[in-house]
Amino acid sequence: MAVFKSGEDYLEAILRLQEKKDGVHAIDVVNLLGFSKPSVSIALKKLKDEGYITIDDNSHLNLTAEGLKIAEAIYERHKTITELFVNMGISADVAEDDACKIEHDISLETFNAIKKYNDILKNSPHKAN
Amino acid sequence: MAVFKSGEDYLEAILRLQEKKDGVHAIDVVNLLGFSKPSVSIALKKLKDEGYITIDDNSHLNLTAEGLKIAEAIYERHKTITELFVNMGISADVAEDDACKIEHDISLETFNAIKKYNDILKNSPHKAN
DNA sequence: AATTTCGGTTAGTTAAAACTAACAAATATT
DNA sequence: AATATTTGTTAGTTTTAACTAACCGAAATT
Repeated sequence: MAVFKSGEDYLEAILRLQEKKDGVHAIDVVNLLGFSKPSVSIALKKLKDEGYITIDDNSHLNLTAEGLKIAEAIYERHKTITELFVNMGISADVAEDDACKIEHDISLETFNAIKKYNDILKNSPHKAN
Repeated sequence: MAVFKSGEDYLEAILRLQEKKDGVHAIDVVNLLGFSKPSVSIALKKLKDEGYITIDDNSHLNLTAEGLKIAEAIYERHKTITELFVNMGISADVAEDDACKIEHDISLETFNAIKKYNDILKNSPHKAN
């Protein structure tokens, strides 16, 4: 069973939440992603059943090795795409939002090209900001 | 009723087909997009009911003013995003595929920024190809 | 101590968008 | 003329992923 788009979003959300605080709960995911409690509850249960996260007695969420791998991959895409957009002069907020929407869909080739491109732009007069 | 992602794809497909030949049929959309006949049939019926296309006695598909507006907008996004990717050194095939996937999701601000950026790149040493 | 709030789950629903199977009408082939 | 192919539709199913309503248990408040 592969992880679907929405699953990737949940895993990424857990990773981001863990960066800020220890002991991430389902309710934190609810607040971050803006979905209803039942939606999150069911999605997390599925991720648990498929072995991407664990939920301990205190309802703390943790990524398994497999889950972490996916979360980090998506998070990296998120940051890379956001960086490209910001370099192109798009406002940080919109860049984030749009990165969120497309981070699941872009091929590896395109992702790698964007990474390389960001490096080039770093020392370039073409940055729009 | 707004047009959903898939609806935008169908309208864009019709526009592209009309550029090449006159008298576009549902079967042409089937062959271009690779969906089953029933899927296309139902999607087109919905677009007809919502006033985005017409289907005449010969089963010829035509875009209404409203449908054309959407088709052209999406098609422009398609071409603009593809151009950006190709400028970044991504192969034409992959650039097209990825553009197809994200053309529906990107905000107007990001789209406009990409357009502007393509113009800059046109006369720039940073093109990767 | 009683009650409210919070966090989480279960059950059932909805929507978008694809699918297969089966069929009907029109066109083309033999 | 009989048959086969093409085109399109109808009916019913599936998947992903959200939703509301209702409930339960634990923690916090009054």
